[in-house]
Amino acid sequence: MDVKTLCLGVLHLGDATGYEIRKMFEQGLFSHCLEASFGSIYPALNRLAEDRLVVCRDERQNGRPDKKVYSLTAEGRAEFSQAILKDLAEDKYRSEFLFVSVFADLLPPNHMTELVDQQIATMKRLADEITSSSAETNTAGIRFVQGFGQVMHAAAIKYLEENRHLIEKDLTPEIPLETPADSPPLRTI
Amino acid sequence: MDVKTLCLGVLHLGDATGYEIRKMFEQGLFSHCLEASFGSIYPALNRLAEDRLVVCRDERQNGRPDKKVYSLTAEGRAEFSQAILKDLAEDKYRSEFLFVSVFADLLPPNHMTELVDQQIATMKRLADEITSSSAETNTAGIRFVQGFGQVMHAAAIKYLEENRHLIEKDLTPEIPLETPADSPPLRTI
DNA sequence: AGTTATATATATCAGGCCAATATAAGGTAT
DNA sequence: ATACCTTATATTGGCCTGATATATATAACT
Repeated sequence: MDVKTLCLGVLHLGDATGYEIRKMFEQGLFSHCLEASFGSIYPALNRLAEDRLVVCRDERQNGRPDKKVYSLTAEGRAEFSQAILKDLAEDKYRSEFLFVSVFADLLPPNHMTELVDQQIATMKRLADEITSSSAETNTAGIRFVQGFGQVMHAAAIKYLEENRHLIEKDLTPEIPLETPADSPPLRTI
Repeated sequence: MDVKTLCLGVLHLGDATGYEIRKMFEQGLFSHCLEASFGSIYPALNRLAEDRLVVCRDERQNGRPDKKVYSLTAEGRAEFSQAILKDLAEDKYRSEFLFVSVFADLLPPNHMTELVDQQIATMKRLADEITSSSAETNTAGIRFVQGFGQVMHAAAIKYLEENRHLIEKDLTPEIPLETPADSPPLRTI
């Protein structure tokens, strides 16, 4: 699924400029499941306009450069309905944090603690952004996707908080109340 | 973090060919958090060999073409330890399934039901792959990352099963045993 | 009043990366 | 027999990201 299709989808929810489409991927409804940059959005909109799947109207603004507001045409609407029937790519999750976690023992003391703190903070911020992102149209599909994002972020935060000790080597430990005779055997996953 | 660094990381866990590195991203330890294709791995290994961060030895095999087995050098080891200290990119989750879910009302009847079934099946397969992927070295970092993957997949499956009704419009319903007087009010997320 | 930062808004480009494809050989199921 | 899968390496077209450039306005500091 290329950026052209993603743009058609966003425009299905209402007219928008390239800048506003970008914001939908950066902060808005799709921020936790999709990404697209200016370098792909602007060419995609030009192609879509050439193919008459969208139309563009210039809106003058006092002082600022003209806004180019794009709207879906009937053909664009039909094209999008067809596009979402095609086979979907498998989900991709890309996490440099997890990659580095594998090599936790190579990091200097307390560095992993900082990374985990950062990771939890980021997850909380993203969850908050989902909560506060309200589209003008609030459909069942939108609620479903927002709910998914929140559940997943909550699960990630919970796992990090409960299991961070596995990869942290704290050089300033609290004095242990009891010295365990043996470590419990490690569960092989 | 580019593919060169990812290759150094994989080689940190043991010698490997380009093909085996690719498998680590496709099925193995990193399959649920990273991706890299042949088109980036082979050039990356050539660059690393030029820069003396890895060395390559040819291994003859009866019949089949020679294997090129790569090993980390001391310089490569040092380079990797430095690389994982740099700022990490934010996690990215890309899901065409979630994107399409927003537009569930545009799909023909029962299509979303198929998509959800597929999605759950895929999640279960990926969770199983994590369970069965055992590296020769089983460190705390590896267990942490595997555990994360399993928790996240389990959370996704649970959410899909409990909330799929929100986006499904079933045109061939079972005869209800009881007719509920009212649907419970939708929880606004 | 001046400076800095942020937001709106469009556009381009180098370089990185994926998906597809080519090549080659052997095993395995039909 | 033959079609297909697996092991392996390699290349290429084209898409996409990340960075950068341009222009303007507003808000917040100094």
